[in-house]
Amino acid sequence: MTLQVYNSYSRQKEVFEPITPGLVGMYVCGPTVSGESHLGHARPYITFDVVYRYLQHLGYKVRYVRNITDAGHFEEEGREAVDKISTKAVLEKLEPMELVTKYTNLFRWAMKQFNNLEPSIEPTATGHIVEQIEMIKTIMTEGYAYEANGSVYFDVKKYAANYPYGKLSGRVMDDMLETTRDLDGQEEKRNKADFALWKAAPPNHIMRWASPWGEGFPGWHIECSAMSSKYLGSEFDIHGGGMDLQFPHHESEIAQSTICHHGKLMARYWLHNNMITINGKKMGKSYNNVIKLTELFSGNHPMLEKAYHPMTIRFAILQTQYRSTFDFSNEALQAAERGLKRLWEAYEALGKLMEPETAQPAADAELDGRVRKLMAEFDAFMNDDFNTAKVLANMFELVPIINGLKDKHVPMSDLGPGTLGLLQQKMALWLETIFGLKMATEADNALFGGVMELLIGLRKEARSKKDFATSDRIRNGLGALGIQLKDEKDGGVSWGV
RNA sequence: GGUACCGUGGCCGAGUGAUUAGGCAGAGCUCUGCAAAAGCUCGUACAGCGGUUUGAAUCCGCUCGGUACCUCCA
Repeated sequence: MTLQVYNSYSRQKEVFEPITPGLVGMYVCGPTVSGESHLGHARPYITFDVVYRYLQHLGYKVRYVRNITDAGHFEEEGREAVDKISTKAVLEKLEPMELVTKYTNLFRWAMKQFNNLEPSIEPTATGHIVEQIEMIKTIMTEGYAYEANGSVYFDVKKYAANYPYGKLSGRVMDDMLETTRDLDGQEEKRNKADFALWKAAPPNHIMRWASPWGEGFPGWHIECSAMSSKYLGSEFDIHGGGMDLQFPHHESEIAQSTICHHGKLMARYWLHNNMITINGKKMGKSYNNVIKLTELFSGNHPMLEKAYHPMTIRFAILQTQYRSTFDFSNEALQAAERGLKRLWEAYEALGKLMEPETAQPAADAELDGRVRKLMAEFDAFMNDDFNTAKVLANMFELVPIINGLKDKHVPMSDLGPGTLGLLQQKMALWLETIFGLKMATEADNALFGGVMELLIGLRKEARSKKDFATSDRIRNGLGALGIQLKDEKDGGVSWGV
């Protein structure tokens, strides 16, 4: 059973084989920190966090590089070249670096809320200007870039004559060149399809660095080529990012890196997550339909009926295969919230179950077999291009069995020796280690737990005296505080927030 | 306009030739002082029209509808 991934480059599922056995290099395009992260950003970083975790689970030593884009891009190519970050900085009267730091910190905070592991390296574009300039120089030396008025452009037409430009994004070069004719304001470029490697900075531009071509700033795509090869080598295993980055960003990265590394394809496997949509439309600044992560967590947005816990979002994203769109709605998130609660409560109950002392063959061999099969399929589903949705579906099939064991509808003896232990181990592994789900509970707090024990004891006493007025007062009072008491079948009481 | 992709029960979503996906919501029942939770049972869906096939949500064609990329974008 081997891992298969859908490679956007070949448009098919392929067996995953790292270039160096045992080691995996993975580069994922990070955020542009010129503004606050929104729900759309949650998808790639949760998706690739699970990929990262799963690869490690498979025993690979993974170097996970995710950049922070903190140097400006062009607002709208074809019009005036505007550095996105410097424009915003003027509006907010902030230093560019101050702005970038603010949003970088906010981004990292959000990643922590989602319980995403930190990447091995999180390089910034501004920290790698030297490497980018070096790379541009190499491309010029190789004859695939030209200078015009202090800017440097990549010669796409020349590149396309020798290499398959457009293969990743399924673009036909001739079509792209044809649109050249009726385009204006692009005098500097030889062809419309050319893209900037270096942009001369206009006088009022705040972010600027000295270069062989004068003061300016790097083009959008060069940072990822420079940083990925610096930390992962000229050929590495996985390159990930959102589907919207396929063109032009990833296509251009490939072109730059191919020239610098003499024809080597920079990454073997190109993984692209699909978009999060809202009312069927991609969430994005240009659509004016973004929900920022801070708004999502606080519920402070006209479109939101309530606040959503980061784990609810993580769970909802994992319930969808990463290559499908996920259509956001309050209903969808609330469904995820309840589903996660049920799953997690079963998981916690599972941890408290004990296997019988004496090992006996399964009294219900069919059930025992089903439990084992459902668990075994976790790996198979995940190996099929990270189908987290199917793994979760299987977990939900285990929930009634676990709850049955807890309530003693299902006698423990129905399961064969070792099955319960395996189930406990597998659920912990998958839910927490691989899927990265984590539920902070007040039960972890010893002091609070003690207080709860006391209240539950008092209520129990009242109930035994049929003093339901008091028992209901305790339960309702706690309920008003958001703590729910549940009377269990065996006379015990459980509670949750 | 070009290039891809998608259209699954009230909602979200798996699924690429024959299986009940799964979740949420809804209905009934059981347990229970009541409640909540839990358990059991219930929906036979796959845009439309043709075709291929013993058999199609799944393959092919057409129609309709939608989305994404072609410009910054996760």
